[in-house]
Amino acid sequence: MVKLSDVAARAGVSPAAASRVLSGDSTVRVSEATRQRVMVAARELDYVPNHAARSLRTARTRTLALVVPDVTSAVFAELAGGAEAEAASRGLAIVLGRSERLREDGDWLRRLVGEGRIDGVILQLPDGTPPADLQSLVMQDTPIVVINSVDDGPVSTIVLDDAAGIRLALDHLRGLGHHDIGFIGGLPGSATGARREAAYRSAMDEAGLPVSGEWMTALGYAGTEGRAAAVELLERASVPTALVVANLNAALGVLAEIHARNLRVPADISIVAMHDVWYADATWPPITTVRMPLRELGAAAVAALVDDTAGVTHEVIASPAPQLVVRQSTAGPRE
Amino acid sequence: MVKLSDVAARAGVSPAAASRVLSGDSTVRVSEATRQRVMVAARELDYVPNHAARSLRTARTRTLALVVPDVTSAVFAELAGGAEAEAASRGLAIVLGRSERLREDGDWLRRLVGEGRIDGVILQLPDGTPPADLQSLVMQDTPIVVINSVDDGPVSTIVLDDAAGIRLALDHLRGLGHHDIGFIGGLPGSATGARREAAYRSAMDEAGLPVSGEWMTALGYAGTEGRAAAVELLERASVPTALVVANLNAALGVLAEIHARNLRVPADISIVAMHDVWYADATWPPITTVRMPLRELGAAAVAALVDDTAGVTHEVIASPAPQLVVRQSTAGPRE
DNA sequence: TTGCGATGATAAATCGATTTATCATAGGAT
DNA sequence: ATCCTATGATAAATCGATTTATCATCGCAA
Repeated sequence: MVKLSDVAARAGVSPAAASRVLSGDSTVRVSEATRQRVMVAARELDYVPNHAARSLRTARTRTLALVVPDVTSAVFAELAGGAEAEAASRGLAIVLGRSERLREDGDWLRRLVGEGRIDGVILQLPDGTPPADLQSLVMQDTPIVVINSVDDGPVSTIVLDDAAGIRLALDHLRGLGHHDIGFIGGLPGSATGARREAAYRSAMDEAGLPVSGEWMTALGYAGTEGRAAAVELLERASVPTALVVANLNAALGVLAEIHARNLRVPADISIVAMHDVWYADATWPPITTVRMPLRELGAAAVAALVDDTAGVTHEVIASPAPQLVVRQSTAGPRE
Repeated sequence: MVKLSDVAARAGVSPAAASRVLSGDSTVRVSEATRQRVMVAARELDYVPNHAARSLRTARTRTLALVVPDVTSAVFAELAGGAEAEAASRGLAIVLGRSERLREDGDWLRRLVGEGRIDGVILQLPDGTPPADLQSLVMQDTPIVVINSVDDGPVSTIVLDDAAGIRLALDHLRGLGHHDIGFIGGLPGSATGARREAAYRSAMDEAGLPVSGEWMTALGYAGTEGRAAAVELLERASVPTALVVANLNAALGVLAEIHARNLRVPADISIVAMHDVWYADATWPPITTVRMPLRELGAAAVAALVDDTAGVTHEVIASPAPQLVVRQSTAGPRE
């Protein structure tokens, strides 16, 4: 490998000078001629700075970890895209991690940080993690931003405007004439779940619609959990004419169960799901969704971590506002 | 941060001795008493070795990159799980990367390696990448294993036994009485696509069934591409009674298009898809799939990269054999 | 002519772990 | 008593980039 001293030698300058030129140090004093010679030498030799040496010296890696419960989940691609774009524009790298590993190996994050591999962590807690567990996951002084889950506490957090999303879904269904609207939510322990459920309750209240405990479930965001929720709901004595599902994955399960019972969507029951992903358009019928600003969430998380000015902050991504994507899973109630 | 010399000081030994003890150097000569003192000191101080310093000195990072076209894809979770488990058992770390970045920034991988951030790369080429492009992506001497795509050439490769998987799907459909079986494949440029198509052709030939160019498409593995393929196929003069779809994502699109045309699965047309993922069970009807040994593929890739003995190798994961998961998208032909 | 500030560049220390080359000391053999 | 060999441990070099402290040199003012 070509190293800095090789470049310096070829340019006929000291490593010190070469270093300053190449790292774009603005306070440096070098003649334009030398600067050019260094740049040329670096290019000719295909110089790439050694990351270990640099970060040993500077004690920073210019690398952030983005740790999420499930990289294969719907919400993830956009989130990662937003985070990576923002990171790239700031000259940072991002490494992906699956937070399932936190369950298997509780020290994983602490070790990652302790080894000095990363400068900070963007963490989405596994669904259903009690907020209290957060404490034990990270060291006191690790720069960390928790996204998409808790919205207060001793570390910085950023969340989506879940309430606005839920309200949008409800408004759509009410606009179609629905009164009996059920809610299929996340795990009761999780903070997102609680927020979305609260939003559902308050929006229903505002509209003067009945909120029945019978029409609410809290089994989780995964497809199988959504299906289990549908089973529970559809076996009640009375069944709502429309459902708000807090996650598109769960909605797939709901759809499967509805089909299995020979009911029809939207004729018998309408469905709106949170998060707009490609396969919302590939189900039958295609699912009406609420598109949330995930990309902006990712970018904001990077920004919050780097512009670590004000200590602990709690942010809500309000813009762009959630957006309804109408497909074919919603229609007016039957009667 | 606690460093090695702190541990050494507390244990009353030199950093040299502490280093050997902690890194488990078996050739070391230290008394049992000293070893204990070092271990205790390290534990008491919560010592974590600095990664930058270590890898600067040793010129290795004990980290591999796993780069795939789409981390949110069906096949990925298992693949990553297998790779991570194998890596963990060897004391290696894995960082995830999205190979879409290769398109945006062709130097990305080269830089990653050049900076010395990783010791090797497990790479799945973006679908449809001409194998020739591989050359330009990596440096001559980067340890690399290409998975799931090309199966020969100047770098080591590992592939699934696509032929066996396709054959299994065809056998199932033939067993149900189908003769007219279509094939919805990957992009024509891609090596996987070519392999699976070849397998389809030869298995059909062996069974003495007609292979019609009209019943084959090669538009890609994504959901929308599967749907486009279905459009193409269903507008032919004659339509097959069953379809083998080379990827479950594409199968979702196929299913959507079939529904949109008011055809019924499996009454009008049967479907088998490659790769078994949770949502195969959440579609309507649930899709019959072929489960491929993805976990083993991931593990084998790590092993191949690390046990870099024989130079370039070309491996096929034959065990466990592909496995048919029968659901409700297949039945006998109508008439 | 001497002195001083600005300018351009460099020597050398530093980051923390690993490893090579050495060094004591004790015990055994001659 | 002397020499030699294990044994246990350490000093110091090293990895490559960054940065602090220093050093020449030139131009200009006193």
